[in-house]
Amino acid sequence: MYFSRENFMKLPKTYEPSQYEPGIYALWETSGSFKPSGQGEPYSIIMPPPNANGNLHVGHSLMAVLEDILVRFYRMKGRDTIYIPGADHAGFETWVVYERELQKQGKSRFDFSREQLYSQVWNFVDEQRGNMELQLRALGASASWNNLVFTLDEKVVNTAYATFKKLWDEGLIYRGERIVNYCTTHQTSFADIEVEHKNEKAKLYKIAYPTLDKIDEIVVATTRPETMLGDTAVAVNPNDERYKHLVGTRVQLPLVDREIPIVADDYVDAEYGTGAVKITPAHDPNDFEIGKRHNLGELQVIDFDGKMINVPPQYMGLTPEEARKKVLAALDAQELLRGETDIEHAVGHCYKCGSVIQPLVKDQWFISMRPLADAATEAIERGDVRFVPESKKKAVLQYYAGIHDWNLSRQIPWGIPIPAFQNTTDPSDWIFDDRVDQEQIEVNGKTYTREEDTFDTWFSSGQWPFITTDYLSTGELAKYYPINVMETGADILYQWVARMIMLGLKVTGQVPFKEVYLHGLVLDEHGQKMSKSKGNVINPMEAVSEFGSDALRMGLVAARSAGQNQAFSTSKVVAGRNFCNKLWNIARFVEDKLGDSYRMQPPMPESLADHWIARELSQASANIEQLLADYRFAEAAETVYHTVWSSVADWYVEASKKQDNHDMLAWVLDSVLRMAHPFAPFVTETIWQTLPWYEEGSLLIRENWPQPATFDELAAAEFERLQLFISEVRFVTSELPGNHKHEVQYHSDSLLADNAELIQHLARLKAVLYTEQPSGLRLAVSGREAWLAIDQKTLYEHQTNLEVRLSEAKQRQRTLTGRLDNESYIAKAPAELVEATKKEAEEVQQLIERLENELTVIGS
RNA sequence: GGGCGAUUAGCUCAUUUGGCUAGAGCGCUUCAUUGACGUUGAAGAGGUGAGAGGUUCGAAUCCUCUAUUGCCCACCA
Repeated sequence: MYFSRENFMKLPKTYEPSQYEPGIYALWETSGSFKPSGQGEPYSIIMPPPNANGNLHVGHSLMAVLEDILVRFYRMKGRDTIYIPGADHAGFETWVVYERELQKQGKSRFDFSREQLYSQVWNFVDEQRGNMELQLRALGASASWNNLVFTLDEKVVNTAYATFKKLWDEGLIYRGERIVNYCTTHQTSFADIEVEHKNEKAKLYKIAYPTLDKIDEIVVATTRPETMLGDTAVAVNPNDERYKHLVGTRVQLPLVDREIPIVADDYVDAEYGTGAVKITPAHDPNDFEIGKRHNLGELQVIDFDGKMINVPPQYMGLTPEEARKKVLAALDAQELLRGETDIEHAVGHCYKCGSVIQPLVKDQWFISMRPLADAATEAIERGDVRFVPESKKKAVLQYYAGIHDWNLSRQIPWGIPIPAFQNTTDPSDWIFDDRVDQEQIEVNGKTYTREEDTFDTWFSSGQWPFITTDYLSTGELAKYYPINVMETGADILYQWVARMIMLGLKVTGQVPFKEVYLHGLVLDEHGQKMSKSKGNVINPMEAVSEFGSDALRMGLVAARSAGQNQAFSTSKVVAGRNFCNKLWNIARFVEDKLGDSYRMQPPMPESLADHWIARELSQASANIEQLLADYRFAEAAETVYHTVWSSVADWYVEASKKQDNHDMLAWVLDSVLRMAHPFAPFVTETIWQTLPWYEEGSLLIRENWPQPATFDELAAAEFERLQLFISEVRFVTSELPGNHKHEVQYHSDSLLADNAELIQHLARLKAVLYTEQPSGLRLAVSGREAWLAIDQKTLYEHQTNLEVRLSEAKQRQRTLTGRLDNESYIAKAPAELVEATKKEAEEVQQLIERLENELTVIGS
C-alpha cells in the first residue's frame, strides 16, 4: 500500500515521487475533486488550449503550473473554483504537419475535397490525441476534465458562425479584393501579425523607362525588378519639379510591349531613390492603393504557387528570384540599368517555413477592426482589465491604435468553414448560411456556391472565454464568465489576448476576463531560446520522471517574474526535489513522535518555540495569500520553501526534540502541508494520506487554507532572542580553535535558565550551567549575562576576532552618527525612521562598550 | 524607423509607492556526522547594483546621456 498509515518510519527515508504521483492524481480525479464545489464565490481559469496532437513543452508546463497554483489556492480558500481545460486543433500548425504526410504519400491537397481532407486530418489528430492531456495530469493540473473543450467542438463552430453573422449584420464583415500576405509554399494567406519581418540586405536597382519618343526617360528605383513586368504606371510626387512635365504622359515599359502612364501621387517621397516609383498594384500594398486611386487596374505576374504568369514566354513559370536575374540581364543588355545601391529593408517571411511572403491580390473576408479596437481601448482605459505585468497594457493599447482590418480567410481545409455562399449569377451577392456541408444551396430561387476558405483559428480562439463557459446559452458554467484571470504567454498578447478582449466586448458586452497574467518564455539554461534545431529543448516529462512533478513545479516557478523571458534552471528543480524530501522527513519525524493512535487536539502553545512557530506560520500564510493576489509566484513559493525548511525544520522541529508539544507538532505539520499544497500538490497529498488524525478518504486538495493560530507576541519575541543568542554561540564557537564542545555559564538570566537544555541542544554545547562567578568570554553581541567557558589561552587567541567585531561595530556607529548629525535627515526623514536610527545607535554603543570591556579583560 | 525590456554575488534570478547592514537557489570555503532528512546540519566568504551625470536628508529604485544585449511592432519603393 502506498498510503499506509502504519508507522511512517518504515517508509523510505527519501521521497520517491514516481511511486506516488500517478496514484495520487487518480485519487483526486476519481473523487471528483476537480469539479467545482458549487459553493462560494465563483473563481475561474481557462487553460489556453495546447495543441491536441502534440506534446507538452516546458512553456506549457509553466503555464499549467502557474494556473494550477492559483486554482488550488483559491479552491482551498473556499471559492467555487473551476479550471477549464482545452485542446487546440491548431489549424495551420497541424495542417503543415499533415500536408507533409500527404507529400510523403505523393499526394497533394488538390486530390481531395474539403470534407475528405477535414476527416483525414481529424483521424490523424485523433490517433495522437490524449498525450498532452496525460502530460498535464502528470504536472498535477487540477483541471475539470469533463468540461474540456476542443477547438472544433460543435459549440465552438456554432458560436463562430453566430459571431460571424452578428458582425456581418452589423456591417463589420466585408469581403474584398485586397493585397494579402500570402505564403506560396503553404498556399494560404495570413493576418498581418502572423508575418515575421526580418531586416535584410538588398539592392535598390535604378531602371530607366524610356518615353514614347525615346528622347527622354524616367528612372525608377526598386528592390524587386521582376515585378516591373506587372507595372501599370509610374508615380511621382505632384510637387516634384523634375518630373512635373512628364505627369500625364506615357512611357514605354521595357521588356514587355506596353505603354504605361505617369501619375502624380502624394504617397511618393521625392527624396527617396529617384523620386519616381514603379507601380505594381497586384504585388505591393502601397501600389495597390495608388492603383485604386488612379484606376490603373491590376496585372498579376506572380501566381499563388509562386511562379511567374502573364509575362513574356521567357519568364513564364519562373520563380520570382529566377525572373529577377533574367530581367536584370535583359535590362542590362538594353542598357536600361542606371545603377544599384545597397540597402537594408524589412522583408516579410512565413513564420512557419521562412518563405518570403508574397503580397498578392485575393478576395478575402475581413473584419473592420476600428470599432472593436476602440471599444476595447475604452474598456482597458476604464480599468476593466488589469494587466500583469502592467507594461503589457500599453503594448495592447498601441496595438489597438494602429490596428488593420483582420483577414479572416485561410486556404486551409483543417478549420472551421466560413459560412458564406456566393450567388452563381451575381458574384457580388454573398449571403450568410451555415449549411457549409453543401457545395451549393438554393435560396429564394437563386443558386449559391459555398466559400471554400476556413476561418483563421484565432477567430474562434478569440471567443474562447464565453464559448467554454457556455455564457451565450446560459449553461451551467455561465456564472464563471467573465473569467477571473487569463493566464497565458506574453508572446500571444496580440494574436489572442487583444482579440479576446475585442470579441468578448462585442459579443457579450463585457470584458472576457478581469485580469491578465502574462508569462515569458522559458529559455534554456544559458538564456537562449529553445529550438529543436539548436537541440537545447528541455522535455518537461523527462524532468518529471527524474525529479518529480512537484520539483519541476517549484523549479519552474522560482526566480521568475511576469512577462520576462527567463532561463530554465535545473539547480532550482533540484532544490525543489530536496524541498519535497524535506517535507517528507518532517512528516516522518512528526508522525513517529505522535504515534499511529494520535488524534488531533486544538493546539495550545506552551513553550516559546510554540508561540514563535504559531506566529511564523500565521504570517507566512497571510504573506502567501497576498503574494498570490499580486501574482508574485516566485516569492510565494520562496516563502513556502523557507517556512518549511528554516522555521519548521531547522528551528521548530529541532526545538521540539527538547520541548515537545504533540498538538502543536501535529498542527504545524498539518498547516504546512496545506500551505505547500498549491505549489507541491503531490508530496503534500501523499503525506496527508498518512496522517493518522484524519479519516480514510480525507483529501488535502479539498481542505481549507490554514487558519491563523493564537499565540503570545511577547513569547514569540522571547524565542527570537533565544535564537539570537544561539546564533552567537554557534558563531563564536565556530571561530574558536579545536573541535570540542564548549560550556556556557550564565549568571542572572532567566531566559537561559528556563531553556538551558534547549540551548545546549541547538547550540551543540557540552552544558549550559548556572554559575555564581562565570568566567571566560562574555557573549557580548546578544548582550546576555552569559559566558563561554574558555581558558585564558583560548581567550587570547580569540582576541583578533573580537577586534574585528569591534571595528565592524564602530564602522556601523560612524554611519549611524553621520546620519543623526545630519540636520536635514532629522528634519525631513520620517520620525519613526529617525527613531529607529537612534535606537540602533544606542544598541551599537552598548555593544561597543561590551566588546571593549572584553578586550580589556583579555589584556589584563 | 518606432516601441518595450534587460544589465544586481561565480551561475540563474529576486528586491512595488526612494528608507533597516541589497536577498534567494545552486556553486564555493570551513566544520559536524550515524535514529526525520547527506536530496543533511552549523558557520562563513563573495556585490563600488553596466558606465557617467543629475534630483534628494537618502538612489539598485526617479530623471538625462552612453554602452552592451534581448524582444516586439513597422507597406517608404
